[in-house]
Amino acid sequence: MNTVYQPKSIEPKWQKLWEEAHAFEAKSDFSLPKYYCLIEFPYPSGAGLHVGHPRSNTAMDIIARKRRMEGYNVLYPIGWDAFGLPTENYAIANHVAPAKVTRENIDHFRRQLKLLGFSFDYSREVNTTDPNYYKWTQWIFLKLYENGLAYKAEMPINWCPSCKCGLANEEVVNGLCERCGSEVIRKVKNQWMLRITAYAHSLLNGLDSLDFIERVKLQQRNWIGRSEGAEICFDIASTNEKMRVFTTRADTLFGATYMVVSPEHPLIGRLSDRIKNMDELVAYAKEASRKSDFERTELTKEKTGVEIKGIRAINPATAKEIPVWVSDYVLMSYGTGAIMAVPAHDGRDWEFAKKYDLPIVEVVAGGDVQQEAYTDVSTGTIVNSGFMTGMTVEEAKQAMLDKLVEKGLGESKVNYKLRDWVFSRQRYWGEPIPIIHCEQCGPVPLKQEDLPLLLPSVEKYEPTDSGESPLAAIEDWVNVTCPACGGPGKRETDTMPQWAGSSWYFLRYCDPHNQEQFASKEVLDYWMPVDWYNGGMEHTTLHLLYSRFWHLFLHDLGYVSAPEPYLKRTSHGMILGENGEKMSKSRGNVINPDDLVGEIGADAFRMYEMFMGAFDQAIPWSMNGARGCKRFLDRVWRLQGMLDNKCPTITKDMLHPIHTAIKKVSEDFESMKFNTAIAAMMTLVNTFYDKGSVTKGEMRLLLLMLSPVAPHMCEEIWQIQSYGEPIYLQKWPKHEDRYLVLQQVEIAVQINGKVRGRLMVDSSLTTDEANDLLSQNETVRALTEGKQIVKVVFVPGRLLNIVVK
RNA sequence: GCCGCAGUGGUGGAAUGGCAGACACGAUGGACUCAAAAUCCAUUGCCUUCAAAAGCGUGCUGGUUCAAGUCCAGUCUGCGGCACCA
Repeated sequence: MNTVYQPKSIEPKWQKLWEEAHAFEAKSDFSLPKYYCLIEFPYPSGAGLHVGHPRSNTAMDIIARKRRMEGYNVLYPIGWDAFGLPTENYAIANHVAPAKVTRENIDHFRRQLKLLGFSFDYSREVNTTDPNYYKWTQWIFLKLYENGLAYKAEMPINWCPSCKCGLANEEVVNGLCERCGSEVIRKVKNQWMLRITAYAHSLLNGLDSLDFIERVKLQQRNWIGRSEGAEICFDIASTNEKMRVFTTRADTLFGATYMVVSPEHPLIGRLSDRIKNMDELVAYAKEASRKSDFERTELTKEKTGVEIKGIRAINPATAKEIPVWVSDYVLMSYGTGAIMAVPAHDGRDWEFAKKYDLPIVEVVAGGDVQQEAYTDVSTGTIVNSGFMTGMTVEEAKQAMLDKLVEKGLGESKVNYKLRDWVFSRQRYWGEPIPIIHCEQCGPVPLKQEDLPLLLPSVEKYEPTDSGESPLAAIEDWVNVTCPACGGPGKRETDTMPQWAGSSWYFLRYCDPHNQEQFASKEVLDYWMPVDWYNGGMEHTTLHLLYSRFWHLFLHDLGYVSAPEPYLKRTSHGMILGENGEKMSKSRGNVINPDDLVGEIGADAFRMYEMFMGAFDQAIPWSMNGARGCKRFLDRVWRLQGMLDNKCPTITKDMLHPIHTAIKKVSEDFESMKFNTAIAAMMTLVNTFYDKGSVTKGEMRLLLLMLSPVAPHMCEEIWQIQSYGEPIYLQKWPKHEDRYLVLQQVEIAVQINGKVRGRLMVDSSLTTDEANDLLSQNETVRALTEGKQIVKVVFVPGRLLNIVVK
């Protein structure tokens, strides 16, 4: 008889047995009910597994293991998001091939994950850097291209001078490069773009029907930034030119006392003959374009601008001529690149008008517009506005819009903040973009049979100062014949961003070895959509949004049946160091998973990660807390010493504690309240210890409940005590309602809401019977002695509150 | 500036409007031991008190209610997201 719990020998044993039995491989029997659990596939960095990875992995492992026990055919896959800059930078620094580094890192990661006993289906591993995989990433890109959703454009992009690489908007954090922290500058480059804006509407509306945690929905909604308003046409006086503006406040049109256009606005060029201060405007535009986004945001306090001399616009409501200004606070990339300025009711316009002494005309009463802009839309009344005077803001918005439509001067309009996705990277370690540039034909896509376009081996991976990818230096790779006309062509040398491979990996898991298609429709129809996806909040406006976009697109082409890829999305909190700071090598507060498995074992490690606190919150690590979980598993193990191995039933007085625990654990696992689920099991074990014995039937239920959290130890005890077939083949226990209610319960007796006594009563006690206690029960009578009873409140099973004077 | 989330013991955290502090960590005392580790038992929100018993207590100020950590109004602090988006 094993008297000491030894995870070191138990854990490898079961990991081997599970692997040999193919225990966790998803079955290809499509008649079974399916469940698809997904975690974000890791980036196999050289640093190895972080304690943050197991948080998400264990949570979904618990769900996956529970689902299997509930009879589902479960897909819980794993793979490697292996393209990316850190690997490339490591390769450059150490003069090794990125492919080799990647291979080693993956092997290291896989070994570390296997130590933790996750029930991944390793037979379906995908690797984004495998040509058999990125062939299909390139194929999807070509589909986007064929459908006009991938295009090349000359435009200012976010450029990281340190990474020597363009970045997507989503990769710029506070004006700094998300990867290296360098200040991002604006650089005009010819870039591949994906038209994600074409899906702004679907990406927004799709959210409504999805079971995503609210903060994910909210963050995506804010990022997409839908805004409803009107586009209004202003005439330019004494010309045939018109200028359109977008506004959400059509009700304030009478108060528009000037206009502002962005420095890049095309009107300036078109009217250059009439403009008297062209030199000044050109100089201003040049200055503005030099500013990085960081500088532009830093300078928010003080607005700058130049009046366009020689042209005036006409306010369509007042028919008055108003000046037109240029300022870089108006962005060319949003709306029409021009605004009507209503200084009385917009903070920015107000600030600008004060600085340049422009007229401020109040059109919504309620504030003092000489002191500050009055922007409240809920209480003000329209004034100084002709036919709209006296209306509320909402009424006036509609009235003005109707008037504009009638006169052909405007229309209702929806704008989104979402921008198209910069898809080019001037780096080596990414998927080559399968396009050939031909002087005759322009960009020509590769034919499907020519995919994958392999990433060639190069001598040097260093990015170039010219802003071209290292691929540009390989002449015999770059110079090819045009597939369309046979003339000379050059390959595209930019590569795709890391987000490309991760935008569809969950589809490949369904059919990972398919050589003919990215995945067959039949298989996709069975497995998709993903039933439950857990991942980090940091991906909300990156991977999560991008992959929804690709999936919506593939749905439109008919390759996948459902529009949305993920039915449910949850998110885990970060694990911080013991000092409450973010874990990092430089802070010296990193916990190494391998060391931890060596000290307390994988089961205790898994359990602690689930027990340490609320799953969705950031929590500091506590080594003592982790040891506490090991101590609990020791206690469970030692229950074998008091086990009545002959008794298959449950002792009468244990029915209530056990069924309560089953209910609590089952429900809490589903709502990811793992900490309270584990607490319930600890309470149950404490009850066994208090009683001094446990029957085989009682132990059986405990092991079944605990097995998703601590699978190795539970399987071991299960085997030692001869329960039969392994736990992973067993059924998940169900509670029975009739055991949840106790015969007798202790209730609190309150006087004016303060607890003054306790009483054991029948749990079926009615309100009438409770009222009888007032005269019949000694305790209650003593408490109310000499007092006038005003009111009695009885809450069954809880308390009796007597209100007295 | 706007949007969201969170403030509960020494610590991590529990509490369908119904006995605040479950469960764990840590601490203190004790048992076992030559000793230590492990284990077991007891105590552990604050305060007054020999004790019995009472009072106070979920960031702060009010309100609703028989009853508020929970609901409402205001306010402070911390965290996260967005940010010249018209």
